[in-house]
Amino acid sequence: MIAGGAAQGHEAAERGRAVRMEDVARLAGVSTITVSRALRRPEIVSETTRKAIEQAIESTGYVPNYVAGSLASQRTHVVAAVIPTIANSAFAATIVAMEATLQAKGFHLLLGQSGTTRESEHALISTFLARRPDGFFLHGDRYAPQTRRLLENAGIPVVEGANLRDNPIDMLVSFSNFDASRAMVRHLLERGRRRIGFVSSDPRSNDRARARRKGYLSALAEAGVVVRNEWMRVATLGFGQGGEAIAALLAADRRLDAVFLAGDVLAAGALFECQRRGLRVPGDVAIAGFDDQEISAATCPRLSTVHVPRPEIGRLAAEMIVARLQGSAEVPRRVDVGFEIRVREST
Amino acid sequence: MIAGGAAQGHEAAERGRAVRMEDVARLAGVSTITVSRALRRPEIVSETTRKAIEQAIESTGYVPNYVAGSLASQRTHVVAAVIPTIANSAFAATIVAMEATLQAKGFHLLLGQSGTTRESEHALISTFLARRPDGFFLHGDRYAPQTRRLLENAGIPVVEGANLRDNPIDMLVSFSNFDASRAMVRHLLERGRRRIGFVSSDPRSNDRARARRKGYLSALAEAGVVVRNEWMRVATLGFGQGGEAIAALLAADRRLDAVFLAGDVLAAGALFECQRRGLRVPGDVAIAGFDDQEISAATCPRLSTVHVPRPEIGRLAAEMIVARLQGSAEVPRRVDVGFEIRVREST
DNA sequence: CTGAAAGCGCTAACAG
DNA sequence: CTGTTAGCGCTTTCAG
Repeated sequence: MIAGGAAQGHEAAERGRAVRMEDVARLAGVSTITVSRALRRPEIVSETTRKAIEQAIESTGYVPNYVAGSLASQRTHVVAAVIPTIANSAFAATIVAMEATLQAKGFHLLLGQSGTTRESEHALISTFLARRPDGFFLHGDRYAPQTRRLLENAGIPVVEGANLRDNPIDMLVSFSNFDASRAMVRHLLERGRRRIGFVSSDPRSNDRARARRKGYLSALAEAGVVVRNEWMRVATLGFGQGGEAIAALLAADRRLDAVFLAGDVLAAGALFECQRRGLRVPGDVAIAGFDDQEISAATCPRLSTVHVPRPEIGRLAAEMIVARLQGSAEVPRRVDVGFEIRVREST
Repeated sequence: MIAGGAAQGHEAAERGRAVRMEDVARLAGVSTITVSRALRRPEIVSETTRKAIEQAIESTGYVPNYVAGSLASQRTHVVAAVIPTIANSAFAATIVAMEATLQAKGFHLLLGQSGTTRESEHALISTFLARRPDGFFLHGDRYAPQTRRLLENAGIPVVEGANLRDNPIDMLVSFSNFDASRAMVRHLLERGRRRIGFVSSDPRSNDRARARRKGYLSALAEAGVVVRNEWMRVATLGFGQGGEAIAALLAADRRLDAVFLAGDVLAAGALFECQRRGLRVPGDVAIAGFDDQEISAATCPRLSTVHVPRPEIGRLAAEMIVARLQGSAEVPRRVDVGFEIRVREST
């Protein structure tokens, strides 16, 4: 049911001044603290007074002021999340689930994009901290030392979701990018591919890309394949980048029999480029992606990819933060959500 | 430059108590209001005291408390945004730009997903309002009357971005879904297509879908084409839905020579399904999309679509809200960002 | 189950 | 350019 809220039935509203809890209290013939309790824990207030208060809220159109409430209680019921960009649907999938979980538990999401530099990230995180969120979620991988210290000293639960690495700030919910990448390359090798190209974002500026490249190199090394430098390319986000990358790779070595692009969007872009050039996939080249975004199961042929439970990362992060705030004793500090190789038609 | 923040150089921090502005003030030998000013408007404080204050902040690791500041100043510097879901990349594209613009102007974004019912939307908006955001952005189309009243009485700038319609709550930044849809169908007609199918989300529950279907019907009516009921299908989000929709359409009338899917993801899904069935696009059927998301320029063949400047909607919404908060006299109440038909290879 | 008093940590308003 | 005073609108704490 949707509650009313006349907003015109009370003197305060009529004078253009915001209705305060005190106005509601006076109208209901109780004190403000009783209104406060009726709002937050209705079960501890007698039925009669609760009814009177509800009635008063209705007729005044009162909207509580959480800013004041947060200051008094030292609790904001806000979780801040900082991700590189909302435009990347892998991050978005995590945020979708996190927001839904938080909302269901009575929390709100303050969302920010960290941008491309450590400075911008630091500035954002430090101003977010000034809002006194009850918890923090991060999808970054390496922070300026000052940023890390800020977070450590904030005294709130912090969850990181980018990679299963050592030495997290506080809690961690993720998967091993190294293992996942290696597993996909092993799959390619099992399929008889040997000359395998690799495309990812820049390993020098990105922990996950570094882990994935290491996984790629590790699998090839154990199979005795000597990797050539021109088999590896760096790409930023986007279909176009995937197309360009595979084109460059093929130009450098046209005997490549597979390309692993660490991102489904890149992989789909590579597939489309192959179609444009009349190359058969997987006949001429196999193509593999990463993340198992919706597109990889939709293209023709469907893309083999590494499935990662992005929504689960978001949901668990929210649950762990809330559990800690509620004083749960047994909140895990490190959760490996795992991954799965999804073999489809492109390999 | 990244500011330090030792957090261990001061008694307050050492006692585990949060450092307050008063601690900084005492250390710098000034009053709290001077610290407050140095933080918000450094130029009105003398160089000497500013230096002393910066020094004190540095050595104490002070993080300002915006919750207290917001309560005192009645300004939160927060803009709330409510969208149906972050998973839809059209909305995400708007939010990306809005967040970046807000951040650059010193505002933060409180983001929420409205879910599928009016009740959940109302509950979210009313709790968001309790956080006293300075402005509100909405990408919905029809609200419960109580929701609308809540927003109208909030006394803050509100921008809606879903559709260029009459009677907005406050401000509007969008485009005409009706015109855009009609323009695309006219394009299809010019290409000689007559038997044109249409796929969108449910017009009964969605203003935009309704406007788009009307545009479709209008263009066909003026061309003297008699639309058959089985030419229209409803689909929810996703590649799979687009594939299923075109399959159903073709099963109902295999003489369809074009299908307009009001969403690029649906259109791409339809294209992939055609490839799977060995249908030539546009030879056997033309396919058109909506939104001009990145994928439509990437597939093979590339998809003709309606270009909509999603980032501009977000950027303008943020700018209009901030301009109003700064008391600008000339903030437009209605901005038509327009659209463009992008003709590519699929039609 | 209800209330009184005392803040939460800042900034507005006015003064100097 | 800097300071004093008085709140902002709630919730905590302690009583009853």
